[in-house]
Amino acid sequence: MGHHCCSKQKVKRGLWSPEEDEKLVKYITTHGHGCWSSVPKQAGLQRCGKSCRLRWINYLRPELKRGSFSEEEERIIIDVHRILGNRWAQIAKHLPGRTDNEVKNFWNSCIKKKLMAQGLDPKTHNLIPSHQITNRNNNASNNIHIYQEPTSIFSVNSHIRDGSMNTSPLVINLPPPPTSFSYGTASTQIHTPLIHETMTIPPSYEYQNPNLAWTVKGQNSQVSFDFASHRSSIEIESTPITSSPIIPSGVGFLDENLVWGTCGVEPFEAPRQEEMQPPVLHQEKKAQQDVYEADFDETNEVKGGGHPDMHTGSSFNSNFDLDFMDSTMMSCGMYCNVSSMDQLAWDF
DNA sequence: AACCATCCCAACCGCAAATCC
DNA sequence: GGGATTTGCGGTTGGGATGGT
Repeated sequence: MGHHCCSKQKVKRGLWSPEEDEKLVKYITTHGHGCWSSVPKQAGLQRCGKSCRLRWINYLRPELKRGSFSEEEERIIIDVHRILGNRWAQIAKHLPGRTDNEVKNFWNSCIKKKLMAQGLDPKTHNLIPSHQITNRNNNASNNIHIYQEPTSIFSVNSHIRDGSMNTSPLVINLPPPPTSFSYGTASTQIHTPLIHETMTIPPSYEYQNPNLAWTVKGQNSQVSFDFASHRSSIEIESTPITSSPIIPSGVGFLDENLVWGTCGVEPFEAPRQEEMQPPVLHQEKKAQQDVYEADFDETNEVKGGGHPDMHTGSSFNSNFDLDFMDSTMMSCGMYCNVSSMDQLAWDF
């Protein structure tokens, strides 16, 4: 049984011979593929167009990366799979040079088993209850890294993806708030974080975690605070980002198709700090950045560096786009008022 | 050496979405 | 607008490779 594109032709199936590969490569590199259904005829191949397309995409494209997956790639696959599930094509977009088929095969033949060996359900990435005790023991002794936080710190009951946002607000349920913030001098205020939707978030939200840091990364700016090290930085990128998926750093929430990864308030434990690399933007987009960085001492005096306007009474205005893993883009605006060097109020 | 089981991965299949006409 | 065709995706399969007995 052939496909629509080739039902009237006798087509070869099965593995591709080097000669066939050569014909296909030669044809596509000189003519481009155009309509796939016409490729086999033009290229002199007795294959169906679908088979040609698959062969090119999965094997012959010059930009493909061959060889085994690196640990970093494996980590990305697991992280993204936890959020997107078996959306191999989406996952593969985070791995330059890898195909959905390759990622899928790697998952099925390798990662799945690793997760199961760690007592994790490969579908949900949650700890399988019967494994919890043994897994904890293993972890303590062998320092095995478990990728899955048992629950997301954010959850959301969302049904708004269209223009009717005024009728039913999108409500984010934040995790139980820590009672105080140990740095003691900085606080954040967050209201209606996304301008395209109505969200309600507690207007004041404080964290106790001494390693608290939070990051907003977007098209025009990155603002990050690491309260533990009394460091703050603002990066302003001058190049627009059209498609630069943000990989969430292990936590976030997921509604139907939206991932909120690094935009938000995100407590994390000290051991995770190494993993909390800023979301990767494409290299070429990192090229043009103005970075303003300030160090604060214990009394919040700026020790050095810093944005020229960062002083008590100053304010910042920043617009940025969030680029989510499903290619959704969302524009946000942010306003920061430095009422004092220890009171930074952020409005979204 | 022969047989068998398992693994791995390239390729296929069916379906749905997108595009064409 | 709607049927036909093409494209893209995820699940599945088949057969070669590998390892064990």
